[in-house]
Amino acid sequence: MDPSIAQLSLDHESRIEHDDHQAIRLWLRLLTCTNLIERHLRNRLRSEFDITLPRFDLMAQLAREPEGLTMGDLSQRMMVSGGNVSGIATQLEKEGLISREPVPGNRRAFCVTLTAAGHKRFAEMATAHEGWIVDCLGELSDSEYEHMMAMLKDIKTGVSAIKE
Amino acid sequence: MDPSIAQLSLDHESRIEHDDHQAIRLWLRLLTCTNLIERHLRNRLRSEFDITLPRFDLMAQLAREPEGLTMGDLSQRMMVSGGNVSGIATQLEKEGLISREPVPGNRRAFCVTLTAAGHKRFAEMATAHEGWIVDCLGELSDSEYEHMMAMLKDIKTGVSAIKE
DNA sequence: AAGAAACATTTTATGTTTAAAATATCTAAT
DNA sequence: ATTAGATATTTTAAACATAAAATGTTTCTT
Repeated sequence: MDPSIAQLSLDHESRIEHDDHQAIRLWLRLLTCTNLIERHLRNRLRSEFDITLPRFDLMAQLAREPEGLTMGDLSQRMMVSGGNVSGIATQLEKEGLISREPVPGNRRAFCVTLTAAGHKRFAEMATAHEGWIVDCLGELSDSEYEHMMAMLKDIKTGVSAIKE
Repeated sequence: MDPSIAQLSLDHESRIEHDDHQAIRLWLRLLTCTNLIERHLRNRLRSEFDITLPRFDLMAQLAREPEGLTMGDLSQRMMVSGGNVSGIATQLEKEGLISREPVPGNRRAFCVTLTAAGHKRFAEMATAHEGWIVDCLGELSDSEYEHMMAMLKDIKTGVSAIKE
């Protein structure tokens, strides 16, 4: 409203008040950082390869499993719902980047694999993708990297324990 | 596919291969942690207060601005598109938690404020919300907290600089 | 005063995401 | 053999998210 209340940092951290708990500040900064990087990757995937992040993520899971994965496997590994995977896979199949074939012994399941075109396409994207991440995070020293990995691991196991 | 390939950690980090760059590992762990916490908060807001995270975020922005904010202000502070804010505000208005009133001197803008019901409701939610975050991140020591904040700040400014 | 440009918001089209219902298949116990 | 229950996937409905077009308002330039 009042233009004199100019904010230097207009993001989630603008939610912070003076007396907020340490943990809140850390959470909002963590969220801001992750969102910034995720948005950056999303934009570059879109502008340079005309693909969305969820589609790239699905292909990344398949790229390391030449045998293929079922829809359920993909759902677990991507940590998203089955219905979600279903929609994303439909798109990728339409574009000829993945194929869904019935599993011989189990007519409920599908085996999802990258097509030849999918492998080729993913290889190009993965190289660029890795570069973008190094651009974002490569400035940290080895010791900072180790420390950060350790703290995040603790947080990860802690939070997983909460979620009963 | 092969059930003998049991994964202990089925999440974004399952994408990691042996020779991946440090930065990729850090990014995937950062993403996993943030997603875990965000999902936790989202679930609890849903189950205990029947509200979504975006709606809570919008109310949080208004809670600290008694004068109110315009739609554009909200869009900037929440770092989401204007069309998005428009939809969320419509829902909150329907529930009587916020009000959108014309600004006297400027017929283009709306001044969005929490209603009395909105203030009351938000106060209850904010207390619980803070507790959940402390549950997730409160285990870190003061020095770990400081270190993490400093590293994230560097990352944040670095990434912001990249985005042309 | 007229027209151009910038601004604030909403609408539209497309895509992601979840939970829950629906469909189909498989397994195991009776 | 039947049937109950578990499993794998898709469909549906509702919410969220973006970009781009549309609408209306304000401001600037001439």
